[in-house]
This record gives sequence, C-alpha cells and structure tokens, in this order.
Amino acid sequence: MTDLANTAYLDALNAEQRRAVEHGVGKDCIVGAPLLVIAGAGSGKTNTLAHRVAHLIVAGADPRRILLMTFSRRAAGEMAGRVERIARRVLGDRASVMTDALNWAGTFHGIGARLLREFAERIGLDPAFTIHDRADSADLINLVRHDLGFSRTESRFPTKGTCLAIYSRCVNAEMPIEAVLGQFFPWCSGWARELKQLFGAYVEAKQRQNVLDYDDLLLYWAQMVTDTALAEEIGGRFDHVMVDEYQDTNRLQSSILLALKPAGRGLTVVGDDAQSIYSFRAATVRNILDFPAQFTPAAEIVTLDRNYRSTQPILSAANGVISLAKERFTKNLWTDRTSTRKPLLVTIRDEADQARYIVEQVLANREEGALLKHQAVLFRTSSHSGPLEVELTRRNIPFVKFGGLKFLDAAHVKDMLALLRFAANPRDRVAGFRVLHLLPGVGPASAQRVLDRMTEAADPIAALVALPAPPRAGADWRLFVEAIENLRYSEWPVDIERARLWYEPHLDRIHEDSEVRRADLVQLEQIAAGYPSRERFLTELTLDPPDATSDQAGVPLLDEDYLILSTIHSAKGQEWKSVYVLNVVDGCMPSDLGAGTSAELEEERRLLYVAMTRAKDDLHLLVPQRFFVHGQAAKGDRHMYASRTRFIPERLLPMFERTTWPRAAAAQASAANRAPPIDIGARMRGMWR
DNA sequence: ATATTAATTATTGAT
DNA sequence: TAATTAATAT
Repeated sequence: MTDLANTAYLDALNAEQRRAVEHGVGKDCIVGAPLLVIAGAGSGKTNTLAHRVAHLIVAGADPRRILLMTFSRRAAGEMAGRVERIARRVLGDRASVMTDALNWAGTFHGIGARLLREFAERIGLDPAFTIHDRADSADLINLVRHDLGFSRTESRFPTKGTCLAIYSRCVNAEMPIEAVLGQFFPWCSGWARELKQLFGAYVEAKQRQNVLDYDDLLLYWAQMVTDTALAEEIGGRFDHVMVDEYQDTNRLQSSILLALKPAGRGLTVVGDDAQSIYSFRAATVRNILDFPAQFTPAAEIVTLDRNYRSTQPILSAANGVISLAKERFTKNLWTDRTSTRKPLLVTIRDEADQARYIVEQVLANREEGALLKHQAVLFRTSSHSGPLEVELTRRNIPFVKFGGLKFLDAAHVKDMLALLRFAANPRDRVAGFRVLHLLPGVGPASAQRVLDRMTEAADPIAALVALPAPPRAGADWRLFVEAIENLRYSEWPVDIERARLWYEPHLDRIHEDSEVRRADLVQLEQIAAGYPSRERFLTELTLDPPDATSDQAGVPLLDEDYLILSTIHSAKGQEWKSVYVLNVVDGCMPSDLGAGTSAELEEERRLLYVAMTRAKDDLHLLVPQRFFVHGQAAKGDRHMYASRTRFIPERLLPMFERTTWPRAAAAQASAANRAPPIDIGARMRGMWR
C-alpha cells in the first residue's frame, strides 16, 4: 500500500532535510543504502528523523519492523509522538494504529534487555534474569573482591567503583585491560593480573546469580549476533534500523549495529561530531567519523547545517568557541534569525551573587511574558547549582533539576526494590544481602549462610522456607519469609503494596526521618502502578530512572510553571528561550578533573559548545571571580580566585557583550542593605568579658 | 552482630 | 573536606 502521492507534509523541510528523509525511498523499494546524517545543533535533527520514520511508514514500511534507537527513553517517547503527528496528517485515523506498532523504539540497553529475554533460552540464559544498576554491580564486585582476598593487600587495591569503571571501559571500548589501564587508569597499572582474576570471578558470580549488569545488556547482545544464524534472524526482523545521537555510542554498540546490518542496507545513523560529550562512558567520536567507509559503496552523507534555533549572534559565538577545537569539524552552522543582542559575558563577584543575578533576570523575563519553563540554568556538575537552589527556595521560585542525585539512590527506595528483585530472582545475592541486612539480628555472617543454602537448592525459595531462623533473628524472620512467599504468587501491582507493608516497620526502626522517606515510597508505588508487570517495572526503572528532582516532595505537576535546572549532559537535545550557564571559569569549565589529557580538554570545549547552542534568544555566561571548591587534594575546601574559561580567549571577546553585576552604584547600596545591623547589645555584653 | 574509631581516598558526566 | 572502608572494641 505504497502511498507516495501526497507528500505535502515534506514541504516544510529544507532541501537537505528532505534528502535525508527521502533517501532510499522509491516506488519499488524503500530499503536503501546506508545513510549518515550529520546534524548540527538546532538543525531540526529530531524533526528530520521523525519525518523519515513517518515517510517510511506512509510509503508502506511495516512499523513493527523498524528499530529505532535513541539516547534516552524520553527521547524515544518524544520521537514516537512526533512520528504519529506527522503521519496523522497523511493517514488520518489510521496513523495511531500504525505508530502504535512502532514498538521497537528505545535505548540500546532497553532493546538489548528485551531481545535477551526473548532469546534467553537459545543462548543459555534464564529469562528471569534481573538487572543490576551501577551501585549493585559495584557491590557485587566488592563481594568478589573480598572473596579473592584483595581487600587486605599491602598497598591498597582499587576501590569497587574504580574496579567497575575499569571493567566497564574494557567491555564498552572493546579494549584489552592493559591498554585501558595505561590510557585511563595509570595509577592502577600494577594490578593488571589481579584485576583480570577479579573480573573473571565477577563474570562467574553474575552468571551463577542470574543477573546482568548494564554492560552485559550490550555484551550478550553483541556476542549473540556473532553467531551468523542468530544475527541474520535478529537483523532480518528489521527492515530499517535507525540510531540517533550516534556520536555518543561506543565501540560495542557499533559492533552490534554492524552485525545486525553487515551490508548497511536500511541503516540510518544521525549525530553531530561537535556534540560528542559522553566519552567517559566509552563513547567515541570515531564511530560517526568512520561510519561511511565501513560499507561498499560508502554510506551516503547528508549534512544539516542550517540552524533554526538560535539568533545569529549566539550562533556566531558558539561557532567561535568550537572553531578553536583541535580537530577540524565538518561544518559551520548558519541561521537567518537576526538579532542585535550578543550573548552576555557577565562578571560577578561570587556564587551568591551569581544566584541573585539569575533570580533577578529570570523574574524580569517572566514579567515580560517568558514562562519559567522556557528558561534554563545549565552547569557542568550537579553540585554547582547548590547556592542557586537555596536562593530559589528562599524566593519561592519553583524549579526542577535534571541530572545529579537520583530518587533511586535513596537507601529506602533501594531497599524496596531489592526486596522485589529478590522475590523475582532469589539467586540475586546483592539484592538478597541487602534485604536480609534489614532484619535486626542478621549481619553479614547470617546473611551469607542463608544465601549459601539457597544457592545450593534447586528451589531457592522452598529452601528459604525450610531454613531455621538465624540465631538472633526473632519474630521478624517469619514475617520476612511470609512476605517473600507471598510476593512469589501475588499479582502486580499488589506486590509493591505488600512489600511496603512489610518494609514500613523496618523503615521506622532504621531511619529517624521515616516520615519523609515514607512519602518517597508512596511515590514509588504511584510510579509502579504505571507498569504492566513487576518484571517490566524492575527492568525499566533500572534502565531509565526518573531523571528529575525538585524542591517539592513529589514530581511537580506538569501544568505548573517551573524553572529548569540541568547539567549540561542532561540538556542534550533540548532548547530554551533563555539560557544561563553557571561558572564559566577555568576549574569548572573545563573541570579541573577533565583538563588532564588533550582529548578530555577537547570534550570540555564541546561541552561549552553544547551549553551555548541550547539558547534561542538570550544567552548569559556567568563568570564569578571567586568560587568555592570542594576539598582539593592539598588543604580542604577553600575559595579560589577564578578567571574566565580558556575556551573564550581574548580574540573571541568581541562576539560577546561584557557586563558586570551588580552595577557599581547598586553594589554599594545593596552591600549596605545586606550588612547586618550593628549589634549594640553584643558590644555591651562584650564589655564584661 | 553492631557500634565506634582510625585510616585512606576520590572528588564530573549517566544507560 | 566528606565519605568510604578497615580495624577494633563492646
């Protein structure tokens, strides 16, 4: 049912966008040669990709046979929504049926989890596997490290977090351990042999316990498709495979892609080499640069360099910053959105004034009709927004923060999830350990014994029921066993309520502030109600934790207005009318920690570029002259005198308008206002001491 | 098994 | 410095 007669919906696209959308779509055939779309910031990338998907569907592609991989689940959801809106214009009511069938949209990890569950039995995996998040994986590595006796070595063995980071880098970058150590962890080079042994034992432990970590979701998938038959079967399911944000994928991911579509037919990748900011996750910009030459004939390249987002002065400044990068980039963005307002480079005394400046500007903007939601404050690291959060709370300005500490990291939330996970997969030792520890009178020794018995048994839960209570666990033991038994058979989402009822007494006992924490559990229950099954809930929550926190206890209502606070990393793909970037000083941007190697430095530069290109109309770069740094190696916390970031050297200054705040006169006045009144009483008391 | 103390490090970004 | 981890005492 090819229906290419009416393609009016493509008229709004520019020539290059249209080329990307129509590539390979013809009368007789809609599966084309491989395509690389280099899409600059604000060039309508998401829109173009959505149009391509919609166009394929209109042209007769089966949406169930389209695999769409995005960077986050949120991005996948947005994409699906857009595809439907576009398709609706052509297909009318049929559109929702078609786009509902677009159900292979998600992150690499999410799709991997789904495929692995489906193919589990054929690759010797138990389909009931549970997924460990970063912290769980680190805990398991720690257990293994202990078993191997590495916790008591002469000089200290790398910590669990470092071990996991090394392991993860080896897997994702497909690099041997020696190379990883030499390049990224030189201070651990002496431990190569032990680390190898540790990783071997870690892998065995995961397999025994039937758990997968994040990396396994990709690794097992990659291994699965090294089998030609399986690769053909899985690759053959999809006529079209599309990957968004390709500059932030790693070697392992590109291996998977290549195995699925060795000839590249039906393959589309989209990205921007200038926005590659995830190398700490082993992403490599080489993936996108090397993509075309992997195929014969080479992949077609479409470059989108027209920016629809920012005004010309903002774009010029951003182009200026990125033009100083070591590597030559493939394009320069242009726009016809003129404006006389250059981006502001604001010199400010300290972080407290920085917060006040933002409040003043944000409120002034709002007076002029710009919603808080259309303004965003961006920063390099999550902790930089601390003083601002205080000021916003004091002034009663609602905000939502993206990035940084997660809801799921809270101990009590993890406890609940551990219980559910343990019920789902009784061989999961990390979950079991955590849950058993909650019982009074049960420490590491008893927990270990219980888990050992369960591991030996064919039916771990039956073994648990039959087990005698540990010596000092009183009545709590029976309640615990009953809870686990009940969870085994109960229907979702009753599970989570039962789990909470069991957990609450322990919560009260363990935590002073159990009232506050209880509210989180209620929220968890609400989130859970949105998932169709316990397995889906656990899997998807681990893969895609809620990524915002706010000053309010719960998630803010969507119709309310609130200011956006976000790390630059979490701001990827977004745009706002006004953007404020905090701490544009050396030491923050680039971060002291990221200024080591030249490659790291280049990534920091791209980070600033990403931040600047989020702005549509107004851009403020804030340069506090003095800022607070946390415990430097030498002598603890201290104020540092900072200077403007090295990414905006003298020669770029003409592209900015420079101001100071507060203005001199105002500064004196406000200083006088802020000074505490003279405390005569204290003087009088002091006279007698 | 748990509470307390001493010692040692890492410190960013997030599926 | 704050936070984690190991060692020791109760």
